[in-house]
Amino acid sequence: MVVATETDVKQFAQLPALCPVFNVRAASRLLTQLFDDTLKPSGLQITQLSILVGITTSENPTINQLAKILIMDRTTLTRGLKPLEKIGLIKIKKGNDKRTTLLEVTPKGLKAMYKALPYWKQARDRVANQYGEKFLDGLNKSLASVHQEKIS
Amino acid sequence: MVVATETDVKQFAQLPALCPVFNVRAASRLLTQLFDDTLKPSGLQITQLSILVGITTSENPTINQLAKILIMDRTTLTRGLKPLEKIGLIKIKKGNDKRTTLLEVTPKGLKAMYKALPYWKQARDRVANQYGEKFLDGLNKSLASVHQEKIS
DNA sequence: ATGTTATATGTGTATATGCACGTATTAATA
DNA sequence: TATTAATACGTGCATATACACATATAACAT
Repeated sequence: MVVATETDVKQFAQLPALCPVFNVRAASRLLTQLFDDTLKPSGLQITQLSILVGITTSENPTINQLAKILIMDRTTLTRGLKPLEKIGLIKIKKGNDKRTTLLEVTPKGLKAMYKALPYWKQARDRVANQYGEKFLDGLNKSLASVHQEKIS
Repeated sequence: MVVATETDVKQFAQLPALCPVFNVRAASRLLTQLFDDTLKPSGLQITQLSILVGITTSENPTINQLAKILIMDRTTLTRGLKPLEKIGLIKIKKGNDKRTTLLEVTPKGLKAMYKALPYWKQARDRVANQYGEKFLDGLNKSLASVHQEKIS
């Protein structure tokens, strides 16, 4: 029946508390849910807003460039673009270098971004009120440093 | 062509740095890749190891109980259990209360956990060396507090 | 005992994630 | 110029994520 001994349990019991992945994934899920919930009236999810912001601030990037900016896998991004194109928030077209794909936010997309902005602020405030501005600031900087330093 | 004005860009350019979700998701992706890569020789992914540890330390929990322990959605967990059952690392069976489903790590599963443990430590050390023990400790505590406090 | 409510779970759907593999186009080189 | 290497990208596959909806079982109230 039960295979794990007391020793086994002790051996493993501390893992979650010490595991950065466990913690970061859990936090990721919770914060994503909070933001998506708050953003709901805007019709955008936080990941979609991120993509739109990424395209806007980098001025018609290629998929590879945007993936680098958003610190995400190229193939994950490719698939995330589809729904945005489908509802007309972005345009996807071939570049002069025919290997490349250029991305562009449509006027409708820009409108959606502006509509989402206050909800984004609201979600952020909700987190700040819950944990304090200082905490939020520290967390942001800690996390940012994770992907700023190159992991060897 | 281009729809976003200078003003638009400025308006949105700071979002990523201020967005806890953007940062936490990026960090989640990077750390998950690092751990999965390091864990590869063990045949387990970090999410699978988490599930096995969760079951072991909570002694034959139901799906709902385990979902709470792992701070994840019940339905996500349900699907994550399938592969583990398939390769014989866990057993899934009905409880006395026939609404419930009880989970149990098999001897093979326990063996897999022990095999994975040194790789997990290695991955954790890799992160600690990169960012420092203090940083890791702070991050862990910060993130843990996110899911310890109930978000209202 | 029966109708109602609460609890535990599964499934459809849509998106997220990334590795492995394959293709097309461009650049570099012999 | 023919060949090779490098670059940019798409797709198959497996797993991750969670909301909405549906079902089964237990607990409770009348």
